[in-house]
Amino acid sequence: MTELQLSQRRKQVLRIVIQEYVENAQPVGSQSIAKKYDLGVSAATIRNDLAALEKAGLLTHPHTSAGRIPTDGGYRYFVANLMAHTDLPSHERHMIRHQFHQARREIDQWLRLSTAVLAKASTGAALATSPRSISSRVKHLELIGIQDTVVLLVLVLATGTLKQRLITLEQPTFQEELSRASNQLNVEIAGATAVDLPEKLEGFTGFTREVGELVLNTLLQSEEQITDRVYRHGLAQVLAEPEFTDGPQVSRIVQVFEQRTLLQEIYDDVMELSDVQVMIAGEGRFGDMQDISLVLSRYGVPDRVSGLLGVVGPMRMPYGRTVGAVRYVATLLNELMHQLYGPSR
Amino acid sequence: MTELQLSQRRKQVLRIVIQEYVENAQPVGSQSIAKKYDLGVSAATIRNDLAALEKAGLLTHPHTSAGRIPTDGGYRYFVANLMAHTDLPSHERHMIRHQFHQARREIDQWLRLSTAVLAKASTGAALATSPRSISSRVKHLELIGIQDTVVLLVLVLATGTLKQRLITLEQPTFQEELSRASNQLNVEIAGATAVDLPEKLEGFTGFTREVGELVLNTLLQSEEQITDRVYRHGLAQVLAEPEFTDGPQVSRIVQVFEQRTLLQEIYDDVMELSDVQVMIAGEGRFGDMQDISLVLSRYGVPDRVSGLLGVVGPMRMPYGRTVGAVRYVATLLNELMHQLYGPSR
DNA sequence: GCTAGCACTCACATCACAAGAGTGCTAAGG
DNA sequence: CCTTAGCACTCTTGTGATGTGAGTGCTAGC
Repeated sequence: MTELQLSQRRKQVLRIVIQEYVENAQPVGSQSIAKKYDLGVSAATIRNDLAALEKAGLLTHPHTSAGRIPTDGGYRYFVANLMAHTDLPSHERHMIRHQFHQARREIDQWLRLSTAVLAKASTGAALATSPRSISSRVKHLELIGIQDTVVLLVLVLATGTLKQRLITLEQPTFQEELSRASNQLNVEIAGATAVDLPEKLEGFTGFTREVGELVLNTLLQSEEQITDRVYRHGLAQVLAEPEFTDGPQVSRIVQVFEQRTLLQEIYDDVMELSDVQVMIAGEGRFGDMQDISLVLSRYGVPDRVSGLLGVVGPMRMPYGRTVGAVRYVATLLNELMHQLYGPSR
Repeated sequence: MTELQLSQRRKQVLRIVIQEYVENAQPVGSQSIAKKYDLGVSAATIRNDLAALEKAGLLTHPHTSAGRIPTDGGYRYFVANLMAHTDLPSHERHMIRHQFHQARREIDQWLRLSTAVLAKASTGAALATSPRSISSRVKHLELIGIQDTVVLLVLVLATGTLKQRLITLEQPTFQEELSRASNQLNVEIAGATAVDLPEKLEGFTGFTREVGELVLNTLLQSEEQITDRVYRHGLAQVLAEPEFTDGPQVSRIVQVFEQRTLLQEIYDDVMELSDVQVMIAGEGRFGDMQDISLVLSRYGVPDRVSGLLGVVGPMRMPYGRTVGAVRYVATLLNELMHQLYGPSR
């Protein structure tokens, strides 16, 4: 990313073009800028500026006689250097906070609410992943007979997350036996992580051992993948935006919104940085994301649990507001989960 | 619904119009029918038949000089009287069955797979709800301290379903105390349903009582609502259909697909009948479902658990095939869940 | 009840034409 | 070197006229 030197006025012009275009979805021309904004110069001068900004790769025009629209590079420059970091207005913040405190105190509810709130506060579609535990500790396990040969393994992690697995047995087993096995295991493996566990399992054999292995397996898996859910909200809204009138565009954004794999790929990137991240048109690193932007943030409690939260929308997006909204909701979730899980170790 | 008397040939003509229109999404005219299908009569005769079918409300034409397209009534007549009940081809059935047996033996996986399979086998978008227990019996409960004043209530129902609730206490409580409370409750309320439970709770006071109430509350709620998840798959595919090129159409179908409330409303209808149900353009009873059809089925184990499964797509849909697919997947799920939960009581 | 013939109706594509917005360039002035 | 005014040029967009073709509805005859 080369450092671009732009005069104060040209920055201003770029800001105006983006602002107007985001608002009206129409190419913006030199005259309308000159008329609406008092920059102290004439339309001709602005025309020169526009030409310069185009040469710098920040703007284009769809055809010769149309106004300018921002390129992906233009948006990136804007987000990096020009964007006003607008927080959500305080009454909105209060309303959101209120909604969260009204919800049942459960992560599922919070995330559902988060996506609803984000979709409402932005022009995009919101999505969130259920949190992934980082080096999960086993808190408790329980074996419950469901049918003659079917047993449910319930695993409670230190974070309060539940994991369940079904086990099919060779032969019917009494609940007493199951309880005995789970008690044995509980004593031994409470507090264990995926690292400690293999060692602790060494004493066990037979069925008990098998269950232990399954626990290990489950732990490992819960650290590796976005195992659980992806919450989504507000697709209809984003599809109403004018850029999504033709077929290919629609299928692109629906795919970005629906596919888990993409989130899986992006996950690590977002986890690295603590602040909200803006990803414009895939940043050249991700698939076919022409004209689509993501505004994403990590949430959770450091070193314990973390998930992904954000908005997907058209490139023509009110970034200031959207970033503010994502940041606010993420902060709120952090707070709530902090209360639940306590401070990081 | 008045019983319509149609001559054999007119039924045939209606069938052809629907078949052709479903395939090509183009109005179909008398000549093309006469040329392509050998009905032993001329185009003029077919023209008369078309006019009669239109008078009967089964067909329309978009403008004077266009061919005919089916009305919602036409599709209904077709589905009720004319449709060939085509099962899925056997190699597809085998492939699907194979996929199910490869999946982990968990309801979550099954439903995810079901929607994927259905979306692939139909031209619509698939959706499924996680199963709802019918008069759930409590199998086991567990109280687990997460933080000083935060306790997780884990409730295992007889069907193997897990329910979780967070409880916030006034003051820190030791795990021993929690265990004592849960043991007491377990002895008393194991096997209870929402009906029995209030009576059994009478002996308890204080914290234990509170937990008991929460259990009751959770039970009731799990019987009333589609509490948990809605699985969805294949929206992109259905949006690629030619009827969804303009804005309002898109937002309609996306809303039908996304909104939980609609499923909630339809749920009871579908539960009543055991076979696959086809709902064309909302059947006049549901909201704004112009040009949208649903093909839905119940799945589960009678009297124990049941959920909803189906496809949402354009009215112009290959009903025979879609019904076959939904029926097959539902049957498969029934089988699997039967294995898991055993025969109905 | 079926068929042939024929006039009629629209949607749709094509073309021409005008209007308008916006640019790019040049030349002159601070 | 930056700014400005002027002007020709380009290209989209909208409108109206026109022709074509698919498909219908109707009538008369078999």
